[in-house]
Amino acid sequence: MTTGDRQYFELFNEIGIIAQLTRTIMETRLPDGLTLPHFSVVNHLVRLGDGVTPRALAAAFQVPRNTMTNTLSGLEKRGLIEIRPNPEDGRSRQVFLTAEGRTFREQAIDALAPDIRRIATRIHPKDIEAVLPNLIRMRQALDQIREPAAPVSRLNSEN
Amino acid sequence: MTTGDRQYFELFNEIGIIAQLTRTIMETRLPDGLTLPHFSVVNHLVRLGDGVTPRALAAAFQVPRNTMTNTLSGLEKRGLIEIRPNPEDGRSRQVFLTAEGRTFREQAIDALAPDIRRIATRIHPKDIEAVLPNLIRMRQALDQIREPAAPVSRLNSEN
DNA sequence: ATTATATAATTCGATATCGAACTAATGGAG
DNA sequence: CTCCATTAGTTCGATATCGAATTATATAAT
Repeated sequence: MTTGDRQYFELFNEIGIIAQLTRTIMETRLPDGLTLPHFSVVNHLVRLGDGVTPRALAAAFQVPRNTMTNTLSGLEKRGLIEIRPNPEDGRSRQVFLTAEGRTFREQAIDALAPDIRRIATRIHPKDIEAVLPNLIRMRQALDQIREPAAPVSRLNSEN
Repeated sequence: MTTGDRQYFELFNEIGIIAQLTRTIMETRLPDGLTLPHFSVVNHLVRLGDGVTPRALAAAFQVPRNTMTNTLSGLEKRGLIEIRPNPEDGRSRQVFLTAEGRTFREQAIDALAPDIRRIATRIHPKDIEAVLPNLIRMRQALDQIREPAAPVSRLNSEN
């Protein structure tokens, strides 16, 4: 391993730990059996619009399709989304938010507000501005590098 | 949600996706049943020294102790580490690398080198320098924020 | 029209992860 | 010394995740 390579390992190591820490923080605030992927999907649907296919969601979050199947069935079982057949493609389906799904998102965000405020005392918005554009470019670069060549994921996080 | 809060969600969202992408990339290069946590633990032991307790490893990687128990037993079953009783504390144990564990790390790093090189064509080292110190500070801040007050984790990533 | 290939989603089996409860050992208070 | 709270580690049950195979539909080739 060259010294240059080492920096990449360190970067991904830090990012992995931050991801894990924030995941844990968020999941302690979510109701009972709901996980971060559950919230993330609902949040995505609110922000970017519903009616999308499970395939598109799986691509947006970079998970296998069967993983998204599982996440969606959890949301459906709790009445936070509805899944209907896609009138334009018999193989496909469309995911829609329910009213309960929207209020779930509101309440989850409210429940997280104190954590965000606590984090904000230590991580200032200008620090975020300093790294966010760079991270977005990194995410896009990693996305394009994936071997199977399925560059669909820019749907996520509004870019 | 205020506009300020929104930035935090976006930051953690990007970080989560990058973590997932890099995890997937790395796991496709690792042998059979070995995962990123397996590699990370071995890498940690090589870089910072072995003989540490499972507790310290769990703290370093921010996972529950039983998760680390599981990761370590996977490594032990494959002969990459040895776990011996701690002579200084009858409750505790010590984790040591085997020769196989060290060569496993070497080979894994070699197997990842082409990916790193491919990533390096799109993410330049100076981009990493631009974000890494900030990310380290964020990780430390999030670490200190955790409610149960167990500030043990600076063991990881050499700080 | 028929066949072949590709795509969307799901099912299945194996492993990872986590919270909670449990066991064993430590160390301090009296 | 005895008790009791604390700590290290594990076990257990439930859920998440993933790769591989499967089903159903769509699209292309002839």
